[in-house]
Amino acid sequence: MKLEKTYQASQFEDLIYALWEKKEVFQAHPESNKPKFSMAMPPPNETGTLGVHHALFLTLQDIISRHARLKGMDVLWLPGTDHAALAVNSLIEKQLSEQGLNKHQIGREEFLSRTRLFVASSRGTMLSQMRAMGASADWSRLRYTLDDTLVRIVNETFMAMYQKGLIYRGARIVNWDPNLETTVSDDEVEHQLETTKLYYLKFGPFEIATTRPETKFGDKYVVMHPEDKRYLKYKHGDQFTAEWINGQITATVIKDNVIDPEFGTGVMTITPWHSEIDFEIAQRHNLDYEQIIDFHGNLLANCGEFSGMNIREARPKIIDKLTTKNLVIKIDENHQHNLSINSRGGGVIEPQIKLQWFVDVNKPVVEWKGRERSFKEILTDVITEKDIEIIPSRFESTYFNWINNLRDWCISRQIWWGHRIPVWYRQDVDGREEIYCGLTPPTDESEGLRQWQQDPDTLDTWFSSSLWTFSTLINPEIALDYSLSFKDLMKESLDFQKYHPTSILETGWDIIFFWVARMILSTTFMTGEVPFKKVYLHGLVRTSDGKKMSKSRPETIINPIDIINQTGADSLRLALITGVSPGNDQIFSDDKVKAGRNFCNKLWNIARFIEGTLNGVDEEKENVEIISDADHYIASKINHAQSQIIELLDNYNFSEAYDVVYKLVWNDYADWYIEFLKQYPNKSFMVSSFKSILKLVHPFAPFVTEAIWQTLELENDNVLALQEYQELPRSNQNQVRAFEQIKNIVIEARDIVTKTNLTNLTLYFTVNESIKNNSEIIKRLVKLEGVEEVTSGTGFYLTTTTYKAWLDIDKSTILNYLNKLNDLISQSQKAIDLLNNRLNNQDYVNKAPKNLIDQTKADLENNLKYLGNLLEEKKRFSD
RNA sequence: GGGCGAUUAGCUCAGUUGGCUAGAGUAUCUCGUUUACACCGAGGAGGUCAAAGGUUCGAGUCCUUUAUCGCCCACCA
Repeated sequence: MKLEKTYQASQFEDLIYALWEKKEVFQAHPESNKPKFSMAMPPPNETGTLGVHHALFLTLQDIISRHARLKGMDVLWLPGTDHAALAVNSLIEKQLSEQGLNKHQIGREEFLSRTRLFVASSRGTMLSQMRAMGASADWSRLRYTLDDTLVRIVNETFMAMYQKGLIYRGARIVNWDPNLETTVSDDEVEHQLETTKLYYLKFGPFEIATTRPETKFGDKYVVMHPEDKRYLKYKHGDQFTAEWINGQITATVIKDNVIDPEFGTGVMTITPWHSEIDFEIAQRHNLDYEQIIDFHGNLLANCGEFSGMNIREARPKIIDKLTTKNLVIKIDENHQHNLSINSRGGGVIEPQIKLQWFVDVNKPVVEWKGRERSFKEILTDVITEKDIEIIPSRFESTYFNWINNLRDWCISRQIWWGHRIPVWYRQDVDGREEIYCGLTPPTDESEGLRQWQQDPDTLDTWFSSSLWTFSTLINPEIALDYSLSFKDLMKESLDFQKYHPTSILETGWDIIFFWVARMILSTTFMTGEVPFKKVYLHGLVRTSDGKKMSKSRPETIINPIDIINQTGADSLRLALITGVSPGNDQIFSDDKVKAGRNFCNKLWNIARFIEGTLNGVDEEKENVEIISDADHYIASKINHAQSQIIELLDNYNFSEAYDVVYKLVWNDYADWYIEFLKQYPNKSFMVSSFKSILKLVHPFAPFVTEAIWQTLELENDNVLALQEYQELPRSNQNQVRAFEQIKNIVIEARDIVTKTNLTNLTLYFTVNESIKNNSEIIKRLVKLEGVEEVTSGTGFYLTTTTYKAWLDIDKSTILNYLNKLNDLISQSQKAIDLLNNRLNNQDYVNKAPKNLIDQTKADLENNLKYLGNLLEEKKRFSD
């Protein structure tokens, strides 16, 4: 097939991807004896479509995977999607409310079936988008967090932790989202700075400051610092009466160290049911708790005339009443305050005391490397003992800081979408609660009316995600056989045996706590292994003016599919890895996409040239013959670049690796080797060197490279995606150096031609095989009249080559060039001075490494020789 | 309050154990329609590497301090 003048990505990408799938090139082969490489794809939320940040991680992981395949490894990149309990649940609730409905009206079953319908269609879209980006994942192993197998593993994990006492049920203060009517974990709470009013109120003999007067109904304690001099006359436990919102109350004085005497009046009242800090104070002093606000955000009956009112409308009315009772002292209108909100599309958090399920992070009962440890200890130890490496390493301190502040993980949610908690309750004959925790519902129903009822709650999404690396490797064929224990399942699953622990986890730093840490927690507990040996963290993708992309501001959202449709997936991928570095945010711009597209087109046109030169001669493709100086030169460049690229990619330096690829293709291959081939084609080496080039570019731009590979039929039936890196034949260093001399001659001669505006020049050289062999290419590249061998030359003596060559420029014109010559001389003189100073410095000679000194000497020698040439020229033309 | 990051050419960024006469892409300027490519080719200009001090034969790179911007964690009622 004839290649068109410019590369049209849209004509090829779908076909190429279909070809890869047909040839099953992405499939892992656990039975193979190649070295293994495994990686789990972070499962995207099934909330609709993919964005640029998905494109980024798909690109990075795809490069990692394709690179590993090119190295001859058996690669498993396991894809999947996440049911995203909270995110999807809130989306569906929003849809319902737009139809004037709510979940209670349609009931649990109907709600779940609507949700299933929605996620199924999301999944379809998302999977096709992943393919469009070129993701070389093993689709035959696609997993979903609500698959039967994964549900079983979730239950296995819950049960095992429950039996060890690591999961417990307790009434604790939790983050309650009154909009979604569920608890959320500490990590899901975001703080937003807002300006609010700070009310100073009279409370008995005290003055207190509060931002939330609506919680103050139940306040019957005042707390102050034990050493606050202003209040020394009040003793801990003293009681007093005060006129308050709904009449007179009796209150008690409490002294506690957490109070900051500097803030407000140094006195506060507490509401233990609705504040984390207050709850802790109440626990310390064994105080009473009273609920003021219900789970919808309305005031309860104990608020008298305000009961039933929403807290937002109640606040000003309460202040009005306090004002008329003369209890408001002053109001600070500009108080800076942190508002807690649910980051997963919910409302303002209202702390509540609630009976919930928790994972205990401090109980030292988890067996790890032969010692019983707590989850907190294991989380720390796997990093300090180097079982897991975090890239970049600076995130280790962020991670440790999080562990230090870690509290028990609340895992129960009051939403419907998700993994149901595998716990059943019933009343025993004495009316006490019996609890059953198991993989399947209890079968013992003999007690008549006392039926088992399953816990209505579901689990935090991250509980199931935390099992992702190993739950996805359990063989689904045997997973529902309950005669097998979980240990049996691990043993009988070939994939688990071969691919776990996974080689690396590539993900964003923003989910290091949600996901990375919790994977370590669950996986070490269930399998006795770490989930992965390395973690590579990427940053956020920002808009060209540095803004965060967010769904609430649609103008900041870039749809990767638009870019793919316009310029192709390869250009998108190249744009995303330009300037990417671990842990740092990056800016995405059209310019980068354009640069990527141009690169693809450059490669495409190299292919067109090769196609034209081959002219359908097939037998030329097979023999690798390395002949000319240029062949040796490019072979040495390619081999060198290849070893650099392998090393850079092994260390996840994507941007730098691409930089090496870019220069190799554009500067070495296209600018020099192709130009040379126009004059002296060596079809066999042209093809084999180009094949090497395509392999090196393939991980970055898989579509265009495969499209070229296929259309040129470079390996008949084999796809590029299944090739392996290969060294080209070793090049002869003398020939490499000879070509470099030719390059120098061309570069210098071009420069002179440009500067002097002369045409039709001739290059003279004294007897020299290399120049003779390459005379046509020199003539062509410099656009000379001729290249002639002479016994002694005249004109301008070229200074950058060790060969003897002259350009036939007459004296009067060369004077125009003299300024340039002077520049070169002073530049060269500077370099020589610098090198000389270095070598004259005894400390340098004594302390610097030997090879560096040798290098310096060699540089000096070259510079001196070069300067000599320059000076000789100058002298000749100045006479 | 605790911690982390950034600061290098107009813009976007590389620069991994100190060896740099500091590099790319893009933008800009000059020249060029050479049968792969104008999504191109050749050439040029553009930087006291945020500031100050220190360590060293040698600092963009290591240490200290400061400034500006950004982020994370904790949190004051």
